[in-house]
Amino acid sequence: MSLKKYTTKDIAKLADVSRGTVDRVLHRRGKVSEEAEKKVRKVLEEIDYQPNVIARTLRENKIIQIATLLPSPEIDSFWKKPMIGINEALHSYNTFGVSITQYFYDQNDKSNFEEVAKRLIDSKPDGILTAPLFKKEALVFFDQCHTLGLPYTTINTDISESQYACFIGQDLYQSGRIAADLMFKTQKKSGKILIFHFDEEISNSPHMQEKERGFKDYFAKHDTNNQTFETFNLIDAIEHNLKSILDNSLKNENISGIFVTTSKTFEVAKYLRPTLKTFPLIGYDLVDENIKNLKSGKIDFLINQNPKKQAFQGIHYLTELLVFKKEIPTKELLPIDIITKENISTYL
Amino acid sequence: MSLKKYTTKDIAKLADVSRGTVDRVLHRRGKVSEEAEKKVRKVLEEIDYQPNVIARTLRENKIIQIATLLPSPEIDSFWKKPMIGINEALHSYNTFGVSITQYFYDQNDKSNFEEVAKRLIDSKPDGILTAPLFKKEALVFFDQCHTLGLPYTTINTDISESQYACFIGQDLYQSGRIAADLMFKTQKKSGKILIFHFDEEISNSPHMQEKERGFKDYFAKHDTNNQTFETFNLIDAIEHNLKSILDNSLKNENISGIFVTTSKTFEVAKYLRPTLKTFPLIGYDLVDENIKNLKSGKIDFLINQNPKKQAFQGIHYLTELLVFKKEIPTKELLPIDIITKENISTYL
DNA sequence: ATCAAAATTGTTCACGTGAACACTAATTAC
DNA sequence: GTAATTAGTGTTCACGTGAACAATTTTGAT
Repeated sequence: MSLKKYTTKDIAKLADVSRGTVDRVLHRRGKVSEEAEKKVRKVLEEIDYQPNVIARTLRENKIIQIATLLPSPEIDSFWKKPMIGINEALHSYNTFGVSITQYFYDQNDKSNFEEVAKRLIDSKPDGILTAPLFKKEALVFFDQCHTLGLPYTTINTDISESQYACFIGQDLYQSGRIAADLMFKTQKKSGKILIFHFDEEISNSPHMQEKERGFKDYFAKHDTNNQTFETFNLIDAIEHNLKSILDNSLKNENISGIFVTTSKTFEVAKYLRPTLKTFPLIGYDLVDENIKNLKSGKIDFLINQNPKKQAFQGIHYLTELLVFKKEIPTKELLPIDIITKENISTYL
Repeated sequence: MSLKKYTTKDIAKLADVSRGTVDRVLHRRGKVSEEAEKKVRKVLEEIDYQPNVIARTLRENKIIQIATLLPSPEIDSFWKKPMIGINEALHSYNTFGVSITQYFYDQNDKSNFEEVAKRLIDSKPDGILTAPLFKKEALVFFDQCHTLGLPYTTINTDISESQYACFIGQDLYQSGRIAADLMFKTQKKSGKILIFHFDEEISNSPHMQEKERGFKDYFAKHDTNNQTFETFNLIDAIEHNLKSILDNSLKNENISGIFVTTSKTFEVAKYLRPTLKTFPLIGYDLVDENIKNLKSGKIDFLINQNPKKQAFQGIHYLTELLVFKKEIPTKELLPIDIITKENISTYL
């Protein structure tokens, strides 16, 4: 299967020089005569030299410091999941000298992000994993990283203007389409569909709008105008607004489905009685309260953004880059999982 | 985050013995006085010694031969997917000296399995990954492995009587329930549900019966006897049998859904016109022909057995065991993915 | 008590890499 | 012509492990 593994010693013998010279050529450390360089390069062209990562790692024998910068899970429990992925990755890679320090910021406080980001930079890590919810502030942060030559991978939020080493996330537009597909397949075919955005910060908007766009595009193609849509942006005072909106809609309108674009789906579920439910409720993310409502039947489908795997992959690729000096993709879109009360157990 | 990494040298110093003695204790190579052993063990209890895998791998510097034994993808294209997973795993682990040789057997020919298994054993691999479709023959094979001290991981088919190092697969009963849940949510609520088993070999039966059991159990709980079931076992002469069964059922009965327990779902789809379809068709596996029918709308849901990941994990665990000398679980059940025409693209 | 055998312990090498260091030959300065 | 500099080359060490090998101590036999 795999060919003979060449070592620098082999190359040295083939090129009739010393191992030192081979090494100088490989790492462009200069102090090599034109003639010797030519001989070595010739050999390198003929064989496919792959440096032995194991030996290199042993030789370097240093601890790679990775820092993570994510929203605090105490404010939004969605962010517990990435932590699990990070810990799994740590478990896999600490034998290769990877160490991880986690930093958290308040997702409702831009200045807190800046502050924590500064502390992170000051700790001089070798690589960074972050979920950059605040675009403007993140770009400043990324600029600093770039200046320092610090590689960073991002998850959850794609800030495509930045020069990240790799973004790991999902196609939000497509996830909206998936929600629509599920709703279309399970609903009665006329009535009004309610779409809820929950957001403490406007910075998330592009996210949710992409989902809504996918959702509506699907219906535009499949549904011949039997249904109408109404969108609600709930920024604050969730309790009060939501209750009155739902009370009103359920009483006066023929609701054929509800789509929530965030992990706050359970907030809507609160006000629904499963026995009276005649329309599907579809939302996002496997947070505890959503899972509870999924199992009880108030929520029909959840779309899994796979935050655990996103974080794992983010650390994975940083390791590939920093420890194994491998190339990594600049973008990886993860599968979009459909979760029901029957398959949820296999995802936990 | 991670504590100081102790080396055998550190232990030697702490226990006031030489590295050689420490090594003899660690590997139980004997020739150590009671007193010295006690000193070393004491230190080992106090610190958490984790041998440096990198150094060990470099030192051992040998190539681990893994052999895989799967049904030929030329006979059933389902088996293409595991090959992809195997190749991905090879790509990940060949830097650690893992090499893989793939063997294939004819899934309709037990004696061919025995023959190929013999060739595999003769090649003297260090570990084996297999999907053991034939129970009796597999048990003989596994016995040989056990005698030779050869670790093997199994995927797809759980032969729980065997002493595999690890089985990677899915909960078949639960996957049947998932299919039922999807059908229940999308169908009209009365009529007859057709269940199809496709199988060239009876050996697969337990598989399919588990799925059927999960499927029916779900309906027993959720459906108040509005629906009836009819099960078909199609062994041979698929073309002819199937067409007449479907023609007959569609003409004379009120069909409310079709559930196919194997990757041969597309065979049923062949005879359905999407425009006339008033009931859901649900089946298994992302083989090309199923994907085509999913996209065209003839198939509504596919359940993904994740053969690619199964194989990847199988190799992964063999590597953990053979290269990194880690402990591995004896069983891992993978998530059961629900696939529709809208999320299929994210899984390919 | 003396020597041989056995038991125990300590030292060294190899794995492949990367870089410091040591060495040789050629060039420059005076 | 000789010393000092520099360019180019080769050698050696460290990383941590595992095992062979060498050295030392203990035990047993006479």
